[in-house]
Amino acid sequence: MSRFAEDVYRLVRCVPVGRVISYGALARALGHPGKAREVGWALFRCPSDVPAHRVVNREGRLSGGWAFGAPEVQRLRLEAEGVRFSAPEQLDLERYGWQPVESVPFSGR
DNA sequence: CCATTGACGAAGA
DNA sequence: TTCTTCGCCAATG
Repeated sequence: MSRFAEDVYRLVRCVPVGRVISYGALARALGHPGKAREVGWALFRCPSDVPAHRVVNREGRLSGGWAFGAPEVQRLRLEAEGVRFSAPEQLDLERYGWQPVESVPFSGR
């Protein structure tokens, strides 16, 4: 297993319940801007203890779908954690987006 | 080795 | 603002 994939898993495991992070932000945080697609590839074959449902695309939309067994699973898991969708497949990244150390959006609210 | 594909993203039109 | 195209890069056929 590649070092990159291990780093992805390690970081995704740090995402708090009820928060999400994008593929690109994940890649950048790991020092590999441009490897957003590889993040997706790594998550496709990730261990079950990795909260992969908390990873969405840069628009705050769900891309996984079938990787979770069914298209709706990811959304249901997020809603179960308190994430509310502004539209069927659209959530608010400004509100739920999370990043390792730097600017944690909306410390309040 | 070459072409295609994909849980993406940014730049153009 | 929405739709296309292009760049990325590992994996597959």
